[in-house]
Amino acid sequence: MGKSGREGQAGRQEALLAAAARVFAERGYHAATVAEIARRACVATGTFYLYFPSKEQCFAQLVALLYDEVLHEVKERRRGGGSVLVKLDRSVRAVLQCFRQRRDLASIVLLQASGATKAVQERLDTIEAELLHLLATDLAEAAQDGLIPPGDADLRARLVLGAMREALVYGLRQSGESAAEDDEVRRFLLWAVGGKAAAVEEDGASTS
Amino acid sequence: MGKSGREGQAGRQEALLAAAARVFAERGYHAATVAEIARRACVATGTFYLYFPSKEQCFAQLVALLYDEVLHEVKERRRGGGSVLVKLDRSVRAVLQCFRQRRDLASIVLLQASGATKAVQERLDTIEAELLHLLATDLAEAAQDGLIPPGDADLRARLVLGAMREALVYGLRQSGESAAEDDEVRRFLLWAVGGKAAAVEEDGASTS
Amino acid sequence: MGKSGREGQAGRQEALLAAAARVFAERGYHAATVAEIARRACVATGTFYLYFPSKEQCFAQLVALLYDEVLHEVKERRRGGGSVLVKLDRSVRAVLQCFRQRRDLASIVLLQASGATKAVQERLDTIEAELLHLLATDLAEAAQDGLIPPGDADLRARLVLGAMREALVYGLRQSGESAAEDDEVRRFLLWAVGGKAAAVEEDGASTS
Amino acid sequence: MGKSGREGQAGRQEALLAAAARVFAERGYHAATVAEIARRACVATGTFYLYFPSKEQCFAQLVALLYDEVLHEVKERRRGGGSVLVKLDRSVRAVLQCFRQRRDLASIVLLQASGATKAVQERLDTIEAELLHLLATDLAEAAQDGLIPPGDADLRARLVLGAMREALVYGLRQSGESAAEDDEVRRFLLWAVGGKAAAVEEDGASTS
DNA sequence: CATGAATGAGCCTTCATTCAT
DNA sequence: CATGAATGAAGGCTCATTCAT
Repeated sequence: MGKSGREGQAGRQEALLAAAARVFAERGYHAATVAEIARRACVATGTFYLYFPSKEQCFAQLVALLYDEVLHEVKERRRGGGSVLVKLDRSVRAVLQCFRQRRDLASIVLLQASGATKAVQERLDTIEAELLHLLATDLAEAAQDGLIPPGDADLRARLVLGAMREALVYGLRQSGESAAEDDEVRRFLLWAVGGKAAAVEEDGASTS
Repeated sequence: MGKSGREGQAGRQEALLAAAARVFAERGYHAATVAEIARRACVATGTFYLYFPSKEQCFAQLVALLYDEVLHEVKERRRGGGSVLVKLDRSVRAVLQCFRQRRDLASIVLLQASGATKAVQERLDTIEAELLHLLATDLAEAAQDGLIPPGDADLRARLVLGAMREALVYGLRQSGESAAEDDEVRRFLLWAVGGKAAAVEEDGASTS
Repeated sequence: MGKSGREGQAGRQEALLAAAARVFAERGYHAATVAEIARRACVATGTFYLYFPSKEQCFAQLVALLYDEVLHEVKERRRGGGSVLVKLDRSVRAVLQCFRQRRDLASIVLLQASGATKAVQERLDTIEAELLHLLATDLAEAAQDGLIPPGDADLRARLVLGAMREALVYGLRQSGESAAEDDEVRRFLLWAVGGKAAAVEEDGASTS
Repeated sequence: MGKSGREGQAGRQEALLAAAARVFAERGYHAATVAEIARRACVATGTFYLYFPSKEQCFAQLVALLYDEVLHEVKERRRGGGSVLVKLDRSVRAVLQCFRQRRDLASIVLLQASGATKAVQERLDTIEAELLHLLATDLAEAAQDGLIPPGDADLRARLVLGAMREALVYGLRQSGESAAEDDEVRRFLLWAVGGKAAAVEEDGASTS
């Protein structure tokens, strides 16, 4: 009784996460109901609680999911050498691409998270701090190397993140292309921190 | 005949708005209860509904309150002549200052609004659009005048707004000084759009 | 301060009763609010309580008002001699006319009263009992005189009242003429109790 | 798998309807609370909303329940042939019997319905209209066949219904026998429309 | 007398969570 | 493991009534 055969455990979990992502994105954290998430995942309400301890934790998991992906991707892309500015640029591109590839999650993280619980917010802050740290470190190093003018690296990192967030929210609402947009965002951010355009031209336009 | 106990009408309204601002800021839109707002304003629950048709409308009013102030201030500061970039810079400073002067409202508008109702979100979007329009117009003109390189003015305006939002959120959490910070934000944004530092040096450092 | 000059006391009372009648008729007992009644009477909410101890008592007073009128009119018309059946017929006509002349009160008594409080219902019952007693007495006497077949006078009185009530409710909804209708109702009731048509033809058609 | 504790689904629904019927009858529509209905049905408040979308709909369902029964029974009894007057008489008996068999519902439909919401009232009107149509059609036919004098069939149908309603309300208050009473009501109505007593004697006294 | 702002008890309704099957 | 009916706490909102001015 039950289809425990294939995709028994992980399958259900993923189906629920996927359903949750859609419902949270459509309705917002509070308007989303566990009942609807379960219905979309084609399981009973109670089953939801077999995979998540609470609605809030499910949401938190969703938030973490995307940011983990983002962080992983960012770190991956920075592996290859290059000047600090290039690494910075690669970080930006990674973030933009990750979010754009998972629109549902993105809208949750960017738009709904602050409306949820304090616990979620704190968790989100922790993850964001890690990303900010990466950016700030690069900025500090670039300033020390004379690639960009000196300044408050932490603040600059936040401004970069804020601009990216807005660009993503903008893109989220009008489902258009994004590659050209991303280039403009990158140029904006490069200039913003004081870098010269030529410094990162190596990689050319983003190709997604 | 009216004026019960000095400041009868407007006083209560303001007291309630102030209480609401605090409660919304502390708890978030959904966790905030009308009962607590009333309690903080030292009135009965029903009294709340003498001044607002609903919890949602109270929140919306709060949101509008700050943005109206912001828009008014922005327009005011742009009155004086000056190059387009100077006007742009003044807009940025007006926004930053307005928000910093009303921390409670700011955290509501910047952090809680997206978690509230769709109706509030739409209202907020409308107001933001106006601010964006102002910024975009300046950016387009600056580009035409050759002050900054050409580019998508709308997107740039959004990026500017996003960076400002993040700077404000950052400042909101650690109640420190802000003048020096603002200068850094202004420089960041000026460079970001491609302006040369010298272009806006006339006004000197912000003095708030 | 105040217009205690002319129509100071009784005027207000009447204005409030008139306003109450309209509001109760339009909205029903529960949907009607004291605030609206006061507004229609152009007085403050508190003033209402200067003339009535409660919303319920105001309603009860309205109910009593119409029934007192009805009872008075019925008794008045029965003064003149005539056979018992004629008296009965006059009673019916008096009831029908009274209600038709005060549509607002009628709809309250006939449609809203049962939805109100128990207290009101009991008061209404008392008054109705008086009317029923009058009808039943006549019916019993008519039966004894051989004018109509014998039968349960109380039940018959109720049936007569019920038919009248329905006729009134019917008429209330479609504000048409009523004289012709009343004649049909009278004939219906006369036959119903077993009277011969010729017995009451003296008065001719009702003239309202 | 389902059927929790025997009579799982329909049982609860019925228990709630029964509890609702009692509470509405005792307290009236507005004074009745969902909490009390649930308590009487020995379920939690929320459970009520598993079976009814709202208090109002629950009430409406109750009203429809009785009238559907009445209409069904009336139509059923008219199946067998017989003169029009006999059919009419059967309709009357069916209505009286149906209501008497479900005292709780009867008091709701006859006494509380008009005090409830407009929506319920309209629904009730629709159902009553059907019953009235049946009666009016018979009356019109009877008049055409010369069985009763000509007259406004619609008005007569209403008067018949009104008298029946009153008889029922009367019976509702003093829980006595009803068979003998019903016979008197039938005679009253037969005469009322102008029929001759002998016309319907075939069926004899009602047997309930 | 009149006012009308203030009160606060009370009700309908929702929904995260549980648990017997 | 899965189910989904049941739970019951909690909150937004209304409105009859009061009372200080």
